[in-house]
Amino acid sequence: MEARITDILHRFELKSTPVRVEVLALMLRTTSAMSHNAITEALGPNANMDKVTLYRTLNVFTEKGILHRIPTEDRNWLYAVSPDLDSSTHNHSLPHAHFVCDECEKVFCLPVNEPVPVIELPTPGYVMKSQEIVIHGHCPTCHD
Amino acid sequence: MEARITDILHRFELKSTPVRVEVLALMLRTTSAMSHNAITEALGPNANMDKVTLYRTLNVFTEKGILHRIPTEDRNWLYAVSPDLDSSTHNHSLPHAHFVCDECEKVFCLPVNEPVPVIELPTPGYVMKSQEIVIHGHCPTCHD
DNA sequence: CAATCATTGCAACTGAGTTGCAATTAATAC
DNA sequence: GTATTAATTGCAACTCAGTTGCAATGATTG
Repeated sequence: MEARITDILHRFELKSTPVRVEVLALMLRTTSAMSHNAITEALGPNANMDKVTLYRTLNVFTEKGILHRIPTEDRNWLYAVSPDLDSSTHNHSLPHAHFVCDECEKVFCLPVNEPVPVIELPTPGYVMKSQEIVIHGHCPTCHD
Repeated sequence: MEARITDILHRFELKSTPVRVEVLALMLRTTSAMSHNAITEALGPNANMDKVTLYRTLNVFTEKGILHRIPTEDRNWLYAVSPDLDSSTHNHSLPHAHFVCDECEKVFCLPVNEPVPVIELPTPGYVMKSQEIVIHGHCPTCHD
């Protein structure tokens, strides 16, 4: 497990440090996307990690494609493990949808199995490169 | 024209003030979504509008449903006139897509004519309330 | 045109995220 | 193991979008 994490870090050409191992381990065992704040709390006070270090770690992970970043309504960023972390291709543009629970405000990444239907662009001249789907609703924990 | 704007403001139970008329007039004649900064520049220095007043105006417009707000990758907000402003229903949940030009970073609101195809949620217990589509690509001005 | 309540402007604040720099540490080479 | 070197970490100070408090101004109603 620990070995797997070191392995991932090296695969993305990152040095394995305690900070990175701890953050990545947390992200891998989490189901919903997390903010910088949520990650700090989840790590606990004994982690004693500098907030700048955490920001930089999250930035590096995002640049390398280990994590991806979701902007929220309230000007924060949420981080989640890229759905294709274990595929050998590291293809960061795999289509996936984001489910936002309007109750607890958690964000879940959903794999999109069927091909996303193509939206027709009204004016000619628009060229589509990628497409993302955001779904709002309630998660299983927050029933209606 | 000026009359139409006052009319809209009153329809949404807002007093008609020079600030609001000016901002709404600008938003109505703009095609792409604009940031607070872009709006300030578009208004010009002679508008001499306090930045807080503009923020508050945009907030009120957003709460009332005259505008809607789009969070961007770089932690800003973009504002655009709601696509259903002139419909009598003021139905704010009309489905529409956002087209983000990766070149000039402008955001355009696209009406979605065909019903948005339903994504199947993998785990039972997820309840979908609404769905938004974000398309990345190039706008007509920024060809490839 | 007087009263009233919302709107405006200013200054100071908040909070997420960044930058610069010195101290530390992981990987590599010996 | 130990030395080397470049990357990582921690701290303090900063940036920048957006907010809050409060006094002054202004739009509507009678």
